[in-house]
Amino acid sequence: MSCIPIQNNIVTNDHKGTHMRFSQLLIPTLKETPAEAEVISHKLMLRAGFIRKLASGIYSYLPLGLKSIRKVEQIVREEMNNSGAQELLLPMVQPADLWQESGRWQKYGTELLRFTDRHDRENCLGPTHEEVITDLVRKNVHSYRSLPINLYQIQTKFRDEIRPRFGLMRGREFIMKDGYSFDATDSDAGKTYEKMNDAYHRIFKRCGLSFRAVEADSGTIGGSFSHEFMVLADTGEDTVVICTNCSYAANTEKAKAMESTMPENPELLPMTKIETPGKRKVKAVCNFLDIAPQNLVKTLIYVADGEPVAVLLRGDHEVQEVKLQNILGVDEVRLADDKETFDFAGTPTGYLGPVGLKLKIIADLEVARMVNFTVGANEKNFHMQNVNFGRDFEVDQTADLRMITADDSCPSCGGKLELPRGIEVGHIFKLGTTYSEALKATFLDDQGQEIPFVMGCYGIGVSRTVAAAIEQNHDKDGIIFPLPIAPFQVTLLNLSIKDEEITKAAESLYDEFLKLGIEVLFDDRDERPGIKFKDADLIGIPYRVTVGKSLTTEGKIEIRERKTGETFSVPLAETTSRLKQMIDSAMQSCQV
RNA sequence: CGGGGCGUGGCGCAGCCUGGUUAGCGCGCCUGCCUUGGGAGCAGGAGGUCGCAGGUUCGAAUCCUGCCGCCCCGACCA
Repeated sequence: MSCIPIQNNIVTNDHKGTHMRFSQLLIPTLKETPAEAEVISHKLMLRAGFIRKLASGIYSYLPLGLKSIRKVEQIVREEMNNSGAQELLLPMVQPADLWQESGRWQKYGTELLRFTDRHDRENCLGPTHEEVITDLVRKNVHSYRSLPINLYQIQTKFRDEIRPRFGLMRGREFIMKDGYSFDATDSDAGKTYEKMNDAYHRIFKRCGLSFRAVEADSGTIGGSFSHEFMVLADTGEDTVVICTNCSYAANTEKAKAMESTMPENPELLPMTKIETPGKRKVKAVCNFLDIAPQNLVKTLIYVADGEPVAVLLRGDHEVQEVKLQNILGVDEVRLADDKETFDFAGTPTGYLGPVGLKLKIIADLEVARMVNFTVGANEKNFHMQNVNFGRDFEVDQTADLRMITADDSCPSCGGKLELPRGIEVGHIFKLGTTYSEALKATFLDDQGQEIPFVMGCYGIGVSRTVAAAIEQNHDKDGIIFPLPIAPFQVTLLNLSIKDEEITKAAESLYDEFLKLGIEVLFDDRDERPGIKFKDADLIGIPYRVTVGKSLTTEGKIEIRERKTGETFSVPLAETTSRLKQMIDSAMQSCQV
C-alpha cells in the first residue's frame, strides 16, 4: 500500500492537501464497546477510533485522538507563552544520582520505573521533572538578573501506577504539560503563581470546558498553597466543595468543616450502660436504641505510621484521612483491621468507646460540641448512653478531621455548599525552596548573597483533559466535543457518492471549507447514510454538513449542530459562509 | 499488593458444570446482486494452535497443576 498522506498540522489550519477524507484516514469505529472499558470516555474513545490499548495503562493515539490532544497542547502552549513561560524539552530517561540527590530515589517508591543500562548505571523513566529542571537551572542561572524564569514542556510521562484504569483517565503513560518557575523572592514567586493561575483559567476556558479551580492540600510536596483545576463531570472521581454564595472552592481534603454551635447550659444526664447484643454498625445501634446517628459517637482505630490512634467522630460523619494525616504529622494513616483493633483496644470493633480507653484519642471538633451521646462501652454487646465530653473522658486533641458534607455551610461566608464531582486536570503548587535547597540550586541576589531559588510547579494532564472533556460532554449517541478541542470542526457528509450532482456539490464544499481554513472531515465513503450519521454522532464533531437528496429536490444543504441537534437548511451557495459564521461565533464564546 | 472476575476469528458473546471426532452465533471484513436521509436485505466467502506450558485420558475449549495477560473494588496521582 502506498503511503497515505496524513495532515497533521491542523492547528495552524494548514490544509493544502485533500486528505481529510474519511475514506483515507484510520478511523476504526466500533459498533460495540470492548469489554475492557468501564467509564464513558474510555468506551467512547475506543468506539470512535481515538485510541487503542497496547498494554495496561498504555495507549496508542490514533489520528482522531491525536488531533484533539494537539489542540489542547496548542492552547496550553499559547497561554503559557503569553504568560512569559518558555517551552523546552527535557529527557525522559533520567539518571538515578539526581534522584538520590533530592532524596526521592528512596521516597518515590515503586511508581518510579527504574532500570539499568548496559553499563550497570541506574536510571528511571521520568514521572515528573523537578530534579532535571532544578539541575538545569542551577548549572545555568546564577544571578537575580536572570530571574524570574519560567520553563515548561509538553511530554509523555511514565508512572508505574499501582492500578491503571479508566482508559486515558489514569494511564501509566500519559501526556502532561509540566512547568517550573524560579523566582528571587517569595513575593515574586507569589506573582508568578498568580500568573499561572490566570493562565490556567484561560486555558480551560479556551478548551470550552466547565471547570473550577479549588484550594487543595499541598501534601508532602510542601509549600504554602496549591490549587487544583477540576473539570466538572458527574462521573468525576473527586468531590469538590463549592459555595453557592461566595467564591470559596476547595477539594474535600482541604475544605474546612465549620463547628456548629453548642447548646447553652445543657443538662448533663447521668451516664448509663446498656446492652446492645450484636449491634455493631452505627445504623444498627441507632435503630436498636431509637436514637439518631447525630447522637452517637463512633470510635475508629487508625494506624498512623505504625502507631494506633483512636478517632472520635459523630455517627453520621466520615473521616477525611488526609486531614488526619496532616494533623498527626505522619506519612501514612490507615484504618486498623478487626484483628489489629482488638489487639490495640482489647475490644471487638463495634463496641469501642472513649470512656476508659487507653489509647491516644483524637476527636473531631463536632464531637466536642455534643452532649449526652452514645458510645461503645469497650465491652462486647454493650454501649454507654448520656456520655459527655470532659466529664466522662478526655482526649489528647480535638481537630477538624472529617469529610465536609452538603449539610455543612461555607467556611468562608456561611453560605450553602454544593459538592459536585470533578476530574483533576491541572494542579499548581507554590513549592518554595524545597527542591532548590535539596539540590543546592542557588543564585546571587542584589546584595551578593547566595540564596536558593523560590520555585513553583504547574501541571496539566493533557491526555486526561481530552478524556475529561468527553466525560463532561457526551450523550447516548457519542461524544459532543467542545469546538476548540474537537478533532475537526465540521464533518461533511456526501450521502450518495454515486449521484453526480450531490458528489460535485460535496466536493466543491470541501474545497471551499479548506480554502477558508475550516477543519473538515469529509465522509466520502461508499456507505449508507445511516452509517455516516451514526459515525458522525459517535465521533462528536460539533458541526455536520449533509449533502443529500434535499440538494437535488430543493437545492438545500443541511447544517446540524451536534450539541443541540438543531438543524438549518440552507442554499448550497450560502452554506460555507453560514457555517464559517457559526464556527466563528462559537469559537468567540470560548475566548478569554 | 490484598479481594473479585475474565481470557474462544477484528468486536461482543455461547459452548466448559455432565470431555467425543467438521468449535458455534451476532456484528464487522471480502465478492456479487440489490438498496441509499439514521448502523438495510439476499447469496457466496475468508478468518480461530479455544492465553501459554505441563498433566490426566483412547480422546481436552471442556477436568487437574503452574505461569502469563487483562478488567473491576481498595491505598497513590496530572
